[in-house]
Amino acid sequence: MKQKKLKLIDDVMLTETQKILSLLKNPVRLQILYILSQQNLSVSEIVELLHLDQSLVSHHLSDLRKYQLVSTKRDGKSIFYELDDPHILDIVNETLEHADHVLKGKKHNEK
Amino acid sequence: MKQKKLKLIDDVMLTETQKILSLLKNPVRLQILYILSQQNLSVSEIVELLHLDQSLVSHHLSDLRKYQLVSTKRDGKSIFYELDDPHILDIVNETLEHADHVLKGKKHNEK
DNA sequence: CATACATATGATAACATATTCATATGAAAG
DNA sequence: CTTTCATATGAATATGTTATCATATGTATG
Repeated sequence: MKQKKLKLIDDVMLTETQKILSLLKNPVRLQILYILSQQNLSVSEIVELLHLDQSLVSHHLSDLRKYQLVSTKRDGKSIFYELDDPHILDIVNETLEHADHVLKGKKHNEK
Repeated sequence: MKQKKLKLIDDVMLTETQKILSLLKNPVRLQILYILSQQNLSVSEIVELLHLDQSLVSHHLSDLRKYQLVSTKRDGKSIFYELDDPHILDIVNETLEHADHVLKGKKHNEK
């Protein structure tokens, strides 16, 4: 079969891409990023909002911090989280939009 | 702490989003989508291009088909795959762009 | 119609990720 | 300085994902 020279995604990019998508793929982390895009919040506020275990939330926040998607600031006893990488929201929004399209009738596939 | 009414991503959206990101997260599937965005290819062509097992490629193609990201056409003995959902590329590209930014110096975080 | 070729599939094994539980840390307030 | 409150962490467990192997299917060709 006749093939043009096809470009592949190189390994470094692939690894980085995987990291980002792995972080976003998790529903808890996605929610966290989503609410942090609206307002900076302390851990216990996030716990309340999402009705999840403190420990679980902390673990996920730790993952997000590790990859520098969020950063922290202490205020009194609480630790507040904020988005450290607004660009990540472009991906989140693009994906949410896509999900929305798919749910509203799979436009691309009405056979 | 004073909180605005914060919006959450609803469960249905969350589930759909997860499906999409799970598919994209895998490097093999991501490569496949990337090369199919350049040209329709048969299974064996993909196998050659990516230097992977036929069985592995078939499994991944099956996943992509299952969620209607790709579709197939038989031509002679071969089965050709094509993107069935071009919009998915927006997410892919957004993510690749992001990965590129991060790799080229983590612009958002030069402290 | 028997064989070859391309692709698909089911079962299992190897590996990764998420959740839970128990406990540690570390700042703040008495 | 010791108790309390908020958050973090490590280890164990549960769950999900990916790769591999053996084999099945289905079309084409002699």
